[in-house]
Amino acid sequence: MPELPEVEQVKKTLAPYIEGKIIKNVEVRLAHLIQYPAVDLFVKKLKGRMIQTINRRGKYLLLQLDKGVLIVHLRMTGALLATRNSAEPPYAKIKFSLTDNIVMWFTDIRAFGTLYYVDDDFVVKGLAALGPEPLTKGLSLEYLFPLVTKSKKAIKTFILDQNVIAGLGNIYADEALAEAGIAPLRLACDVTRKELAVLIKAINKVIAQGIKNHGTTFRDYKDGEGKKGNNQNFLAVYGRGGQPCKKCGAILNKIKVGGRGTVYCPKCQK
DNA sequence: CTTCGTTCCTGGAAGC
DNA sequence: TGCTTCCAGGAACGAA
Repeated sequence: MPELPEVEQVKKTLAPYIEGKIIKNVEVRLAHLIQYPAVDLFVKKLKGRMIQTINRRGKYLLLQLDKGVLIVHLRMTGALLATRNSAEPPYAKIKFSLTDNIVMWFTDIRAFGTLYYVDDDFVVKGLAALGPEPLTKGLSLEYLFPLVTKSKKAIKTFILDQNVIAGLGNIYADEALAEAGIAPLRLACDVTRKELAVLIKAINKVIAQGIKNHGTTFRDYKDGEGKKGNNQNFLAVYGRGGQPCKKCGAILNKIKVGGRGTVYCPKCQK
């Protein structure tokens, strides 16, 4: 599942293929992926636009055009990749034909992905409401502690809220809590200021490591060139339920938190 | 207001 | 072996 580090890697790998290119044609094969505007307008308005830059905010990809912006969310199994030949990748749902014989494909197995083209006052609510990014000054103890004290959610559910912190998903949330030694079911309001400081450091650490390792390919994630990440080889808890903790050897527990599969060490995480 | 459950979707694994 | 059921989960949405 693409989270912040995966989307960042897509951005980096895609940029050299698409920046400066003009969108010659758009072929939408699954209409419901297009959230705004109507599909025919989406296609019509994108034709002839130049892609100036590609950026990331939370888990959103923002392709800044000479007019308007193409916004892409990969959700669970979406991928945006560029090819120089005509070979079509599996599960291709949208084909963007660019100048210089570049094709940018949006592929998606489960078709949860969402795309928008905005050149007016339309607001993508999820994007507009995003909290601060990990690895920035915005994610500070001064910002987060007042929110934590007011929340009765499980701490894991709390840090998964994109309005609180942008970019964490199920993998990095579990990894951050393991790194911080905090049990996922602890209520957010019961986390002390000192523990929260440790958690913020842990979030920054696991996100930075994910970026360094080009993302986590646990199942379907691939970058802008169709390549897998390496971070799955460095995970402490995610996907390791029933296996021994790498720190203490205790068997890692697997539970559900807010409907999400959650793995933690019952000994290291309190 | 907050929090929780449901929904969307497909492929692979697990279960009988 | 072969069929059925379950599970993976980001985020919008409606209900409590």
